[in-house]
Amino acid sequence: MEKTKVVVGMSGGVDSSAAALLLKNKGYDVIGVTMSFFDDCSCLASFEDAKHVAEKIGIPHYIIDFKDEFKKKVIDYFITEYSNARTPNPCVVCNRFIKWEALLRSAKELGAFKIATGHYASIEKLESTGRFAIKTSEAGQKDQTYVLYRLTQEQLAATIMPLGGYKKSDIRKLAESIDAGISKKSDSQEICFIPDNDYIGYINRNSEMSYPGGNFVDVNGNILGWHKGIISYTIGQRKGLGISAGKPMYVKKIEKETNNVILCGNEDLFSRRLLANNINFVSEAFIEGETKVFAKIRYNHKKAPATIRMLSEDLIECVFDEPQRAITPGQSAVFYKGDYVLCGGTII
RNA sequence: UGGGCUAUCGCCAAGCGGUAAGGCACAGGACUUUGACUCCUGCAUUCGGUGGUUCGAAUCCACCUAGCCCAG
Repeated sequence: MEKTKVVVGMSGGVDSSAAALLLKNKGYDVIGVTMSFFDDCSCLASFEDAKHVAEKIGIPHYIIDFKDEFKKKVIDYFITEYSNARTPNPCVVCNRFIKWEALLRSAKELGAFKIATGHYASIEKLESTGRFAIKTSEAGQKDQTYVLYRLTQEQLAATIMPLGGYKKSDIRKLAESIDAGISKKSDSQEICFIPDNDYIGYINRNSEMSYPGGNFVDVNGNILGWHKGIISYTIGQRKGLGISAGKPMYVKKIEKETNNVILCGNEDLFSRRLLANNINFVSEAFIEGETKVFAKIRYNHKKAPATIRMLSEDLIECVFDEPQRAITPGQSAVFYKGDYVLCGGTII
């Protein structure tokens, strides 16, 4: 019997390396692919790492260029969102369009109809709905289902996530056994295409627009000071405002039209309701009436109980049991039912 | 150039003769897929200036300087 061919997206890091090893051990015909997203010398080291790991494991390895697509789908989106006074989550769109859509296409060219990644989540086909569902991982805090909710059924059907049942510490040990010198690498964080984390500088360099300063205003319209341009702020932000008002001040709202940034005290940051569009359904194809869920409004948010309902074809209203802090337009709201991702959308 | 009040860290502000609270802001660190939040650490040898009283003053006194209010 022919072995199943699977392309593993290998970043050169701990997780994807371990994923490749696990699949190889399970008897898959594994092909390693490292995706090139942008020009940066730090990539080269990762490419070397990935290549080295592939050699150690004994699988073929390719580096494939996705720069154009990455620029179009991820970087342009990132900049546009900030320009519109929103706070994007590039990982969500990168997964959908690059790490899955584009990689799957390349995999097919290599004769593989499956792809695998080192995400901490698992995929199950549910008997009840006949749909592929994303299940929360055992890794607890490392759970990555939040950034995967935009994947389509077709994409999920073609995906293997070998790390779903593991804890980060187990994976690190596994990576150690590869003996490719990567097991100590720290977890990736921040935005991958902005390694120095100066994304304001990045946007200013790469955007055709400019972002002039404007007024900091309180909820009553009093001018409190001068801000550095709307792209420098996100909802709930405290640091870097330079406003001394006796109590900590936070960004409540960013107004593109007036170029005002509205500030408030912590207590004014809480809200029970949000609207989301760009809805993607995962474990179920639709919802009817009011549905009790657990909702997550940012990557590091603790799921909170809420009720959702459809307002129109592509608009969900979510009402939390308890007010949530700093609901931020542009971030994703992901709705869970039990251990599964029900659906999700972009907060407007 | 008459009367009154005030002057303490970038901002606000305790202190009232016994050897400079606190909050905000800021900086550094931890955490982190929002430069988010949160947490930890740091942040006036000095109290507008100059003298004086006192064992000892930001605290009392004198003068000077600046700002505010009232009266012109």
